[in-house]
Amino acid sequence: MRHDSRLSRVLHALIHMDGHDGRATSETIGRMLGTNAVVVRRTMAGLRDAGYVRSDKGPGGGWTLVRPLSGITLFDVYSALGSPPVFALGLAEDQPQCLVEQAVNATVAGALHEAESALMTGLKAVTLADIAQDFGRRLKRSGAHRSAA
Amino acid sequence: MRHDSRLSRVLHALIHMDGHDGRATSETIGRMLGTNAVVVRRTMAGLRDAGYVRSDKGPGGGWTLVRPLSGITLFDVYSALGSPPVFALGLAEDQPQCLVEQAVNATVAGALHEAESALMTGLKAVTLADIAQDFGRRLKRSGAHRSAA
DNA sequence: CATGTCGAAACAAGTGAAGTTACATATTAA
DNA sequence: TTAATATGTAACTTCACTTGTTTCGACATG
Repeated sequence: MRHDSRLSRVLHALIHMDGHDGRATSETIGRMLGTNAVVVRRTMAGLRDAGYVRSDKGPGGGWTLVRPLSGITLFDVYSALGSPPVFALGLAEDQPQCLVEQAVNATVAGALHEAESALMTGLKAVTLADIAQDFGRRLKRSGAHRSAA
Repeated sequence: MRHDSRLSRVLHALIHMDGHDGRATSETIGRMLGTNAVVVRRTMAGLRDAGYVRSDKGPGGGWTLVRPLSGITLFDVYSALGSPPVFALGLAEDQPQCLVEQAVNATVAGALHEAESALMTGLKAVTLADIAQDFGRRLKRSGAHRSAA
């Protein structure tokens, strides 16, 4: 695999669910995301455990947003996914004996840690409502283009 | 594989090569890093092409530092490796039709891009000489501990 | 020409996300 | 109670990618 796309997939799903009044089944969400219902359940499990969505079994069941989009930040979603590894870059060894490698690790880990902090700060600054608003702008613009054509 | 450790490995190797007067064979470096000579050649190839090290064939050959450690930043090394992907996190699709996904992608990509910039800034601020100096401090401290014991 | 060294191709191994299948469990409604 | 609809979950496969390994060829040294 090239990378972990669960964060962007879940965001995509949650914002669709907000527009989608009522429940959305894993099957429905899977079609939205171009993926499988089982993958959806697997990915959404963390968000259910964290209390952002609810899942109901049986006919008429499916997934429901429990909080408003404005009450969920990207960081919340990232955390609910289990805070998966951010970097594809890493150290060769965690507890090396070699003092040179220790010095290298300290430096590289420091740089990565700062970048990770920057990312987390960025994720905390954005709510799903912000993205939904951006979607609204895009929709408007797309409609304008269409009528202009 | 969990992640790409080439950056830290190469840094480790280069600093060892600085202490190591004269040439170091791929075999020697491989033993230092706890890896294989072929892996070393593969990884060092980019640094040779970028002009940071030289490789010589035949008896007495091997790898030589061409520039002083103070003239090489971590960013230089990262670039010489071909600027490998920084993040394990990514988008589901690059050119989505769905406007919701477009909005999600713009936001996530923006956050990642800012974090990447922060990382690159950090990598540019540190030279290999800085790491070597840190190694010197660690060596001194380790010697002090040993005589105190 | 024998030895040592890099260069490079080819292939296997290990890892982790994603896709898929199969079945258990729970809920709704007739 | 039964049939239909959903989720929950385990197991297996697939895919991409770094790393490890083997095996050559090219070339320099003495």
